[in-house]
Amino acid sequence: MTTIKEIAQMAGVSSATVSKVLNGKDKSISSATRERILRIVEEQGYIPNGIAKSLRIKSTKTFGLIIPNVTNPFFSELAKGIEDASEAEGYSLILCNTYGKDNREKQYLRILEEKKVDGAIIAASTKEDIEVIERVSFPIVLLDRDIEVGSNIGKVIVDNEYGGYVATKHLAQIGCKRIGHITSSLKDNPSNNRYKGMLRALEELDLEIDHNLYHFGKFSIDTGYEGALEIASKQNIDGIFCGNDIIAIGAINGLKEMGYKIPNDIKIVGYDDIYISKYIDPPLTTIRQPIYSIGSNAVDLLLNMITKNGKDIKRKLIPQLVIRESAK
Amino acid sequence: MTTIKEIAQMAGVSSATVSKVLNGKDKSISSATRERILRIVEEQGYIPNGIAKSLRIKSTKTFGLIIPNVTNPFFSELAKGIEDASEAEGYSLILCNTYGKDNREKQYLRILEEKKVDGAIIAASTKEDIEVIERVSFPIVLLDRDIEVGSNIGKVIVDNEYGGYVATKHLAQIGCKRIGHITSSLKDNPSNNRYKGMLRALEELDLEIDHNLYHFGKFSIDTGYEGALEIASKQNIDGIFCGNDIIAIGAINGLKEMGYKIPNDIKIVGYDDIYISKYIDPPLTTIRQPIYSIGSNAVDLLLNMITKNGKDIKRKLIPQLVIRESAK
DNA sequence: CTGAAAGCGCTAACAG
DNA sequence: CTGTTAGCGCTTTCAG
Repeated sequence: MTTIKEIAQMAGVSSATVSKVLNGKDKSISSATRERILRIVEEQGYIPNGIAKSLRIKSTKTFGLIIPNVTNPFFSELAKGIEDASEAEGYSLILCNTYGKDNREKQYLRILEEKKVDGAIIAASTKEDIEVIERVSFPIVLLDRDIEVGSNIGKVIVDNEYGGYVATKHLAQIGCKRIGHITSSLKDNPSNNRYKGMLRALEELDLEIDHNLYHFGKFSIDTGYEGALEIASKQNIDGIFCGNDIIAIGAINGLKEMGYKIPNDIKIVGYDDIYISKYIDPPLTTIRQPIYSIGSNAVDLLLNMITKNGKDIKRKLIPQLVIRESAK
Repeated sequence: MTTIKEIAQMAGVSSATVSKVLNGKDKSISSATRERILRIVEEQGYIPNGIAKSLRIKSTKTFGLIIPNVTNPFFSELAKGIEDASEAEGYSLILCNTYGKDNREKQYLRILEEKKVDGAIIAASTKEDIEVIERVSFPIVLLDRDIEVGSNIGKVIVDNEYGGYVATKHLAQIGCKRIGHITSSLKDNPSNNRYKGMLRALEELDLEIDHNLYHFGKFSIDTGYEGALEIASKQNIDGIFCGNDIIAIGAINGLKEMGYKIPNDIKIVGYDDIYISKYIDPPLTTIRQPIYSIGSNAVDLLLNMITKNGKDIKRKLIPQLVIRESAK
């Protein structure tokens, strides 16, 4: 492996000089030597050892990304947004899938500490492992987790309460009277807030709040399917607000199997506006999360926290109703 | 930041001793000192600096994963499989999205060299940038790219020719006479082989090969949609073999819009068997790729190449027909 | 304009 | 059973 020392020898200079040239700190290097060095670097195909550099400068130009599961379209789109934004700033991304298991989150945090990442972005864990997160030695940005935490932790949140409110109000406006709800556990922060938003809308509109119309499971197709069967078989409903699009897809499947027509018999609103939602049958009315923007805001906050040690530590984004066939 | 030296001081030993204990090379350390060290490590919440360690041992316990786009369900499932397998072996994963741009692949390779990853897994780029790949200093496993390369490059391939053959034969067996095909560019290795498999089946069955029935674009929903419109509007077809499930979803959308009934009028076979394929309407008949197995095989090969310097450098997997409503 | 020297935090002989 | 020493490849004063 070629080292900076070898390059220096070939150029007849010291490694300090090569280092300066390579890092653009070469205001005081004669252009003759600069050119000579650059030529040799080129010829030799020299690639600096980033590990040695990191050890010295105490920065790895790497972030960690902790999410439940890349396989979930919402998180894969998020990962993409974050990777893009990071890459644009010269940072790489270490991918960590927790599958919602608390101890995996802890393990990954430990690994990221050893790897000396410059920061991490964490999206969702059911359990509030805040003590662990607060002890970590690098800046962290939390996604969609609107809770009180130490001041060294950034937050990007999308107004889930508002999203739930808008979704429900839309269903009511197009004529629904008995609105069901299928979502993940209420221990899950985003679910909880969307649920609250729904309740607020219901109260405001003077619609009945019937807990038999609500089904709680996971953010999965299966939960959507099972929830739909359960609610629709026992109750008389004309609309369902689903906690995310994946659940909505499962619910639509279940309802179709039972012979219901969407949207004629039952109208469906999802949440997230993932990529496929406009391609399913019928195209899904949903609450669009500004996924890409969540990602870039998260990276931006992280950068702020790293460099400027800023106290601009929280961003709030607004979701948006997208009306398609499933509820119009 | 606590260092190994500080821990050593507190324990009244040398850092060498602490290092041995921490790395399980402590056969010759008295259990008294071992315990004392471990206790102090615990008390101090000491976390070793992995960068310093990596510099010394010349291994980062990190792999790179280069894919076109995590947002594509096939790749997100692949990423998950690879992350799982890597994590199980104590390796982290750096995620790299190329969006199919050749220069991004090159850039990422460069970054991974600087970051001194222990290996990388590369899934697909249209252009064969093999020269670049062959110059890289760490072991690489190529996915789904059955081309001749240097002996320091591993390969995991799924028999795409066979997959295309099986898909086409199935369509013929259930009565299709005029079979269309929508896929990405034939410069794309997997597409090309699936296409060849289709042609082989067609010849074998003595079915007409009409190039007006074939549409080439990208592995995207839009290509599926446009391809379906184009082929079905001008030609009389009764079946379409789609290069992947995403394309199939787009095609089904287009065909429905044109008033065709699936599978009654036109039968559809996809490729990949991504997560949602069984939930779309109608559920998709497709060629299932052993995605998870691709991931674990890739990691396994990489490990082989790293440790055993083995010449077991190629794995071939077989895809499998999954019959659902869209073509049965 | 350039170089010598120190040191980032760790591990691996080797010596005792 | 434990410590000394050297050094991984780089950057950064500081001196010249």
